[in-house]
Amino acid sequence: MATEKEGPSHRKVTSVDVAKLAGVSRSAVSRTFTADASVSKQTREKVLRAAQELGYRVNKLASSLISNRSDLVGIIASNMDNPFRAQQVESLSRVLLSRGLKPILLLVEGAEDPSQIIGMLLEYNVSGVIVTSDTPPQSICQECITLGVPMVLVNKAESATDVDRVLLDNHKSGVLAAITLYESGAREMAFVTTEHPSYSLNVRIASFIKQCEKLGLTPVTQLTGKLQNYQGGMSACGQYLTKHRTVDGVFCVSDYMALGFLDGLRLNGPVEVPAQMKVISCDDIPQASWPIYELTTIRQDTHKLAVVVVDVLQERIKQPNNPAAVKILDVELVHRNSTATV
Amino acid sequence: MATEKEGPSHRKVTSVDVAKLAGVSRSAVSRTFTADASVSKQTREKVLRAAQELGYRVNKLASSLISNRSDLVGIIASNMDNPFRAQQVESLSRVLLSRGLKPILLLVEGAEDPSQIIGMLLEYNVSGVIVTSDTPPQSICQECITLGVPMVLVNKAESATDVDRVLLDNHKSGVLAAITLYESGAREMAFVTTEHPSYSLNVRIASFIKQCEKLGLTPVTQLTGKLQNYQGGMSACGQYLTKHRTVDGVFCVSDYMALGFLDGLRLNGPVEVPAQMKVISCDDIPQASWPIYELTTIRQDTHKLAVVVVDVLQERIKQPNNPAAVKILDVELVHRNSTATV
DNA sequence: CTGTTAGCGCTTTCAC
DNA sequence: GTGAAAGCGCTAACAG
Repeated sequence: MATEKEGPSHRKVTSVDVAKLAGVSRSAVSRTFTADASVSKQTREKVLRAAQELGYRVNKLASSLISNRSDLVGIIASNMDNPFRAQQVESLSRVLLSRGLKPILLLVEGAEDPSQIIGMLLEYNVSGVIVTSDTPPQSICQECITLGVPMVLVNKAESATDVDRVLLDNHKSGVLAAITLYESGAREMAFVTTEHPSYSLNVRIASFIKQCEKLGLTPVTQLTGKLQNYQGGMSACGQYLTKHRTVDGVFCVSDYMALGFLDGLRLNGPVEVPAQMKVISCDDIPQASWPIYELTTIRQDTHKLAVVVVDVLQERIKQPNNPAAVKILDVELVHRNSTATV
Repeated sequence: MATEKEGPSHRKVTSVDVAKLAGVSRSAVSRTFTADASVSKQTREKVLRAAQELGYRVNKLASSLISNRSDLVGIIASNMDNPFRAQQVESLSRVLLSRGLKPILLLVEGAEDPSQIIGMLLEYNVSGVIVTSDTPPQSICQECITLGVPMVLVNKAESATDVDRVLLDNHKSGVLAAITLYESGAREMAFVTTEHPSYSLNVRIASFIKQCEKLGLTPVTQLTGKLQNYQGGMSACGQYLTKHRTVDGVFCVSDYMALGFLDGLRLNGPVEVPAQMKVISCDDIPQASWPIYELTTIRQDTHKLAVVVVDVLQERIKQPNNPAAVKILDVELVHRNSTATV
């Protein structure tokens, strides 16, 4: 029922309709809408005109059935409350769309059942998967790899199997943080991290500590928040206030934590920044530049990151059997008031 | 090339393979994986076992080709820097996934070319579209409607054509804001909005003003930021500080703006909150509860919202010809320090 | 309840 | 460069 006179404008204009109107074959229509076609300009124009008139659109579902290219890309993400994460998802979505790929957004939380996620990806024959989640169920990655689904890990450790990865220069971040704090006058260092830090956070910290040692600034105090968020930063600040008041330079693994740390200083101290305490962190989320924070940070440009991630993914799609690529993106120090010399 | 011995585990297990192994027909396999099937328990088990063994998964692309149900849902969003927006997208994504629908995330910015977006939605035969963007290109909505694509607008004005909408109780928000400010002792009212407010923001303000009039609190001062964000709130604060110092109660159309307003008071005043000034706004983003802000706000629960939105969408998918539904969701006052009586 | 028979709309050899 | 034919993997009628 309801095929003849249901809606104002009929759906379901097929390539046959266009072919008929244009006076060509379905193949010609198909070719017109295929990137690397081989159609005469004449036919192409006839087809386009007819398509326009009928409001024809290629049915990607049907085409991907045979071409095996769905152009759907799964984004596996989590913790969108962290502005950096939200920005990252936004950037990825934009870049994918600009390349003709369509992002399917899959939010996963730690303990969630990953088999559902995998199922979905496979059912839709996704062209690729991008994993930005801190704690991506290993099983997802593993299965994607064994099934030959192109995948890119963002800022994650290498896994058992070789797989494409794009990393921010976490090592440089740690080094830069130590140097910047030192140059701003801090001499007793601490860092703020979480109980279950991800790979990238650990690298930042290891490099930070090592650089502190090189600078002769030991020991380096560890302040730990439960989660990698505002509350975590604030509770780490509590540890500083109660047990480590001699510290005068702090490296937070992320801006999100740093905001909590700074507010802890302000509310529970007050400890003046940068007069009594220098603070630096990583990401450069919008809040870092807010005048209330003026947080010195090591920028990780989410747009640039997204561009590289999608580049790598598309390369992998084109060349499924190439060896795994690892790209390291540069980061950039953004000087603000929290490490100003007074 | 590369079909025989390419990967470790072969892809492309089809229903035929499963049928063969299970000793049944392809239809039996299909029925086993269809929700409202009609299969004997025996066959079902045989099929499931065979499927398990082969690692079979339904190819949704193929199935949607004939069933016309892709289970893909477009989310049209923007301004993910606003934490409320990010949270909204996250909630929608989660709820969709929990119902077996897959969110395609489409970020659009005001002036972007909408025809591309429409094209995408149509090419993938999306089961529905959810529009949360403040400024959704009208053309997208219009075309979806004429093409009969189920669509739900979130917190948007009614358009020319009838279409499902889910609204937060913006009227109540405005009224509640006025009353709360009044009860906290404020007597000279202002509101903070943007140069191009969306429909929902306008309703909030209209109701706020009307309620202020009822309370005998006129005139009501308008403070305007350029954009609906932190910076906008802060620049609105500038107007208060320079031209309207007698105001003692402010209603911000969103928490995001309120944060900027509060920081403006703190940095450029300082004006004490709540002693000299009461502030209230809408959303209840995580930041509102941060101890540095303690912002009284009118909560709009994004999860509840998402549930209702998806309910409406699924109902529309089931009953395409029902009259358009309009649901209004309740909002809830969250009292915090910014309207405390001193 | 089950199998058989037709396609869904498209791309892609393959001759011409 | 173009058309005819052959499916991609699946579901939905239809008999049995």
